[in-house]
Amino acid sequence: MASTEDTIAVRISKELADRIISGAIEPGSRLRQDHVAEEFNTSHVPVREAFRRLEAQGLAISEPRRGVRVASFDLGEVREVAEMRAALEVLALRHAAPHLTASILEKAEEATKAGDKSRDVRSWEEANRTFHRLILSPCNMPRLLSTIDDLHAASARFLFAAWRSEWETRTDQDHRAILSALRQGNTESAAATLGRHVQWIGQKPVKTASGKTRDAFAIVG
Amino acid sequence: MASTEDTIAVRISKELADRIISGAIEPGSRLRQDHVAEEFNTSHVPVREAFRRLEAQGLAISEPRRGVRVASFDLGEVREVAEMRAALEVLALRHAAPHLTASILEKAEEATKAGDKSRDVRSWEEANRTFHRLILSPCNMPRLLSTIDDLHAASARFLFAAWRSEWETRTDQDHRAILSALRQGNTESAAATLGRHVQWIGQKPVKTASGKTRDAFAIVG
DNA sequence: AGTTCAAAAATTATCTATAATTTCACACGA
DNA sequence: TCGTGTGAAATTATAGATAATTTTTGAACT
Repeated sequence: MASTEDTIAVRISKELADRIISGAIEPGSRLRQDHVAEEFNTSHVPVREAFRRLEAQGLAISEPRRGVRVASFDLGEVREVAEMRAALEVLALRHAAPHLTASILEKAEEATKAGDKSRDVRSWEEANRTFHRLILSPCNMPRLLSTIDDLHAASARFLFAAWRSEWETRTDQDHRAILSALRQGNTESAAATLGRHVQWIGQKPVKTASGKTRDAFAIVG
Repeated sequence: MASTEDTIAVRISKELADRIISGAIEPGSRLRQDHVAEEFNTSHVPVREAFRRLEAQGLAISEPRRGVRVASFDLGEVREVAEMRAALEVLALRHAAPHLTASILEKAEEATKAGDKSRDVRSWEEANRTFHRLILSPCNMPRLLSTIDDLHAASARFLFAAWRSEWETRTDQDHRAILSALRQGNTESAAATLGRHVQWIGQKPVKTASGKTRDAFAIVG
């Protein structure tokens, strides 16, 4: 693991990001710098820097003098992230397509299979993210890719909030259609499918803290 | 000015961002925390937080233990930003269009006129940014808008690097075409024009530090 | 019971000090 | 001349201490 090379602030921000995404920390809850510092056995200076990174990723909200809290989200933000992903992933795919090799498409197919076999959301999400990253990375546009990464983090958060425990296996036809179009060199068809794919918003009833049930929404692609 | 309400870190990051964008600090040059701290009469703790913000905006690059330097850029990044802006501004405009009022379009027209009258790049850039912000803000998608803001900052930087001094007045036909389409309720036509508009990359010979001339590129829209 | 206010506690933001690492200059040897 | 190593200086990263602000608590009052 490369975390030894990272600065403490980076290590903390990664760990906190993971907890926020997985839902281990509730949306809206406060992040107290001294508590975090104590947990990680550091002073609060690197903790504050970690907070700034989380803020930039949209995972936390900071108000001056009033601390940092985990960002909360609603259906509107799910839609927003879905549309941004559609726009940017389509752009990335158009640029990546000319550089895609048979070997990359092979790995992407394996990722799809791994997703189909996943018994829990977490491993499904990982396989899904791998698929998207594989076919988009060759675009060689670092700023675009890092923006997409942040959007994937947000997506994962929505997903885990809705499908924390129950998860039923389903085969991803979209991924297969995208791969097939790419193999045939039909970039536009692949891009169109991808654009639709990441805008598909799933819906699921979940129990709230107060015991009632409401609908949760998430991007399932 | 609301800067009194901001935290020191925010004040510093805004000021440094301004200098980086305007070209007052050279791309690639180091930002030394103690020097900045001394200049702003603070300790380096808020300075480090400011650095994290600049990093997130893509204006600075930080390497662990090796400090922070102003991000450098090349034609590839100009193109990347232009394409991202095209994708995201078109998305924003589609959502904003239904909420645009005659009053907003009127202000946007004034901004266009102000741009046409500008004698220097800086005021042209400000007018241009105002135009884009006016017609996009009503989309009510905060994450999207803040990503677009960061891209505009990058665009401005490219622009100032190329047109630092000489700037010739030119009337912006694209802006007028966009406004006219919006007034007629023809959102798709407006979006298409906007998408082309922000991808128009201008070219200009500039003198390098070594006295030679090379071509500089920038987004002019 | 509900409000209001003030003091106490907790928390954020910043400063000063220290440890760890990197950069730089300069000498030395191939 | 060029590379290479070594020590000093500069710089980054973190810790510990302090000031300023916000939140909480609880008592007095309506």
